[in-house]
Amino acid sequence: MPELPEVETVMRGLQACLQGHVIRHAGVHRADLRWKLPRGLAARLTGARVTGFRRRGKYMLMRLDGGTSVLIHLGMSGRIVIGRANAETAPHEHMTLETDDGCRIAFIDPRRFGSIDLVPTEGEDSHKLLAGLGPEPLDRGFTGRLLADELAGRKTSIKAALSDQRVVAGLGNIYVCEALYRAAISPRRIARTVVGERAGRLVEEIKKTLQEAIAAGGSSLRDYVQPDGELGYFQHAWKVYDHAGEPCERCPGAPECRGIRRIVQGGRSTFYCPRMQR
DNA sequence: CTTTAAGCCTGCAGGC
DNA sequence: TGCCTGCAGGCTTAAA
Repeated sequence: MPELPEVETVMRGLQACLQGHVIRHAGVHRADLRWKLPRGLAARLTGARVTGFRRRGKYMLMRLDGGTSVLIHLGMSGRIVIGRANAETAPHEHMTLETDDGCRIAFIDPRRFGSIDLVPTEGEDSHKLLAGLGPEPLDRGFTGRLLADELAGRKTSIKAALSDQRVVAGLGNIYVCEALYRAAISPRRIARTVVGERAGRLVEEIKKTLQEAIAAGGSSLRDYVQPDGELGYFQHAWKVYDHAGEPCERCPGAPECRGIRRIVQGGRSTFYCPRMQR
């Protein structure tokens, strides 16, 4: 559920309390996440100074002095909670860090779809999990033309294509649905037919949706909260996601508009307005 | 090459 | 109250 805006928010929270600080203690309490955590993770973290952060798609990279980066993915239910050093242990706390100034960072992930790995900072992007990722949607270089190139030859739906991290990195179910609604494109449209002005419009709406969501601290749904415990509030700005049966704001007074509909594509829920989205 | 399905995992909501 | 079932979905792997 953490998608690009949630990961960006979490990363900024980590940055605020970790950047420039030394990790005085690191504890790994459970190593069987999505994959087995790397041997020596706690040892590598203990005593290291955090020099910087970067996000790539839904992945966070925390750079340590000495040339190692920690690659973190929150999976479906991963959370970071920041507190003080004497805080109580919460359920599903798989890794904890304590800084030189008494900040305690807990990685919590009930479903354990998340992952943590170590990667040399030089060549971070060659890591197996990052190597195949598509362009960053908020980069200047992510244009309608580039997206249309990515979609060329794809016979699957635009919904499935945008959810594919090799096409564009960082979108998940919620933001794909919202961006397609804003761009008035049907999620059922064949991906390779999204070209020209339509692709340009879609890129514009993807960027705007993500930027607004980041500004709102992400969307809080079930597990997700910001590292300081605050709720994100972009879920109040959703126009279609989880709004099945409600009227479509874009079809005011149109009698043939039956409102927001939920369909299943590739086993996932899609929400859209069949009248307005083409 | 692209596309599809299964499996991983736990918490929660809804039905009875 | 409590049990059962289905759903949530990012990602990889294997198969078509």
